[in-house]
Amino acid sequence: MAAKRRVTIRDVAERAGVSVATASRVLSGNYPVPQTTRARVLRAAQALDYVANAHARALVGGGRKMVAVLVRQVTSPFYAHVAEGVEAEAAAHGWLCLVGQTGGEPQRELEFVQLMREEGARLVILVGGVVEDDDYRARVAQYAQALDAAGSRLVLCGRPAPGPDIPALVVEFDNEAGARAITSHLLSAGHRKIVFLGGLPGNTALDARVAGYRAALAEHRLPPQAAHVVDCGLGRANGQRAMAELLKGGPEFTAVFAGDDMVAAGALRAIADAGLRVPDDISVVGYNDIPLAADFHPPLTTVRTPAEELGREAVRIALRSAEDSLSTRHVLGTHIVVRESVAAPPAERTP
Amino acid sequence: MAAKRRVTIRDVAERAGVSVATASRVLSGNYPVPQTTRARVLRAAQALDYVANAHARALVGGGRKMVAVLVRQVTSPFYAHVAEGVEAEAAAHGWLCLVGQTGGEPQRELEFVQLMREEGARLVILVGGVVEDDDYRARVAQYAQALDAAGSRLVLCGRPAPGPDIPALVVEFDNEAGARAITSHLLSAGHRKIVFLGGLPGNTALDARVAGYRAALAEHRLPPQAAHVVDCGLGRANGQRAMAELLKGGPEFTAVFAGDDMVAAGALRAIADAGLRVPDDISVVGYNDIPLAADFHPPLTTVRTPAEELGREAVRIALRSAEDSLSTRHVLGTHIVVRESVAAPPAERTP
DNA sequence: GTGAAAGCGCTAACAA
DNA sequence: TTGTTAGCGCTTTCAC
Repeated sequence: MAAKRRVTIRDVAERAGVSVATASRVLSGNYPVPQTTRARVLRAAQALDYVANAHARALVGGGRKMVAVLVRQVTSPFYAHVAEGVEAEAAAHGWLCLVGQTGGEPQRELEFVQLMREEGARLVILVGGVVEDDDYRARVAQYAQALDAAGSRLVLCGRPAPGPDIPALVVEFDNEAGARAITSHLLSAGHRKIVFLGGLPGNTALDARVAGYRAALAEHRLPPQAAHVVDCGLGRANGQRAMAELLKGGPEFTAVFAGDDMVAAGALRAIADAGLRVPDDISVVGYNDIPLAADFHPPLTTVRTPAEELGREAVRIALRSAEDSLSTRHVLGTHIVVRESVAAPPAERTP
Repeated sequence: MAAKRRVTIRDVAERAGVSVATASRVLSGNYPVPQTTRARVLRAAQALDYVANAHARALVGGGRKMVAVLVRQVTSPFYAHVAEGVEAEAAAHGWLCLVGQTGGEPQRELEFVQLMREEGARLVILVGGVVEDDDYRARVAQYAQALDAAGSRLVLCGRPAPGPDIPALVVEFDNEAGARAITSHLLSAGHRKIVFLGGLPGNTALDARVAGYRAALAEHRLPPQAAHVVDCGLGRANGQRAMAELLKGGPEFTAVFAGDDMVAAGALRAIADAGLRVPDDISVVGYNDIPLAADFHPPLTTVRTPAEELGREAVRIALRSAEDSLSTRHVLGTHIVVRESVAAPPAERTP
């Protein structure tokens, strides 16, 4: 079955007994055409089950707008929500939304941006923390320039702009504030030995959380050495492994601040496997408040990051009057949601 | 910033001092061109940061292939995994993958298919159970015909083909077998009063699970009246609400078979809120084995449906030699994964 | 009010 | 080996 010939506007025009120009006018509906002719063309199109060729339209300028989001993986709840937000906002504006995944391979990011340039995406959104080095800055600056040269926009979600005069927008969460708040929550409950599980040195998002963690410690007048960050990276498996490892050494801590909720899930599992209870023996908090965090055992106290809103905001600011918002940094607030995974440290309760 | 003029192949040709034809030949790399000329063109393209216009290419036939998946929402773990599978398999073949969401509005399905026809998607994949009525059959038959007429393919994931001679492929799970297996598991543990929570009458996927549930009951020689299905639909909220309702009447059952893991999450919450324990007081099983099912309290016994594989298989069968596989129904196996949410019913343990 | 024709950027004959 | 040319399907001046 070689592809059959598609029905074109020419076929419609012919059947309606008009020129392609007239057919085009009624089909794209941007030019007045008398009722009778109009009806005739419409009827022909219907009969032929005609659909316009989007590529031909795009070529001549009247194409559908497209926004593209690139995430690590859609199965990660956080990224899924961002993608959903982007899709929803795009759809609301009649734009098409294409979502791509890097699977963690940075090289696929370049391929994706290139592809989107070819496809003529008007807006590309890169989501997620990165290690911010010279290579990153150069790469992203290049994306930004290239996209801008074609009249498209680049939005960075949760990652920094590569430089001051780069035509890119950034929208992110105040990771440091969120981390500071939830660390304070732990501190207020009486914890003094808190480990941060899931550092990823160089990653902007995680580094900010670690910074917030350290800041909270300092605010409570703990010495810098009180900080203990385990750089095991993100993901449930890493969390479980690192926690199990930590537990072996005999727990020198009373609370765990997991880099995100998936790490917390792994940590919870490891703690349970070690025969310890949360929050009685160890308190645990996460980050992101994924929908199922309330179903963990125990329900997880965590930091709510409105991921869907992040996605929506990314397209909104890009659509907003172009110029003015450029190179402004938009930051979205977060707040902690208290559930049942935090209690006073055991030492305090049985003095 | 009105879109600046994109750099075209003409610019590249000019800078390289060759004709556009030659430039095209080296750029698309499907025709032998001497090293020196080749290098010159490539250098020009690089210098100009040229990217081909995908629309122009598509128009003339050499466009990039695209596959489109439509799901209810990407934030649902099951759908996210299917989408990931599709994306991964598509990427492996160098195809582009576009994911759309209906958000549950059936009318958006039509819009999406239409859109994909315009975009020239070579493959569109519709995912998820549906209520199979005449309207559905007519609608999908029309999609299939239209897509086929353009040489594209339609794959139905987890939903039935609308008729025998419709040019659509279907790949799905054996929902009935999975449901039968896990119901048997409950029965073997001694349960005789099992309620099915999350029916959605008319929905093919749920109906099949209910059928499997009934079949298992019958196999164990229980009368048809032993079946108790609550048609509360899917989703965590529905599960929680329906379970709470059920609990009010005084539990006339010892086990719950949730229509999917999200319903199970809600049910678990409601049971805990009622002061009862799982599995001591009530056993609970789910369906799908989403990644976090192991993190529920207690870890959930459920049916593993390889969602990512479903997505991958959908594109594989579509790509496979076209003709032969047409209108064959592909069914993927499932198996139960035993965790900690099932025990013998309380009555049996304290006779 | 409607049609003829130019041209969007590219590839693929067909010539040279 | 390389260039010239004719479209792909559509929109949009510019005439009539």
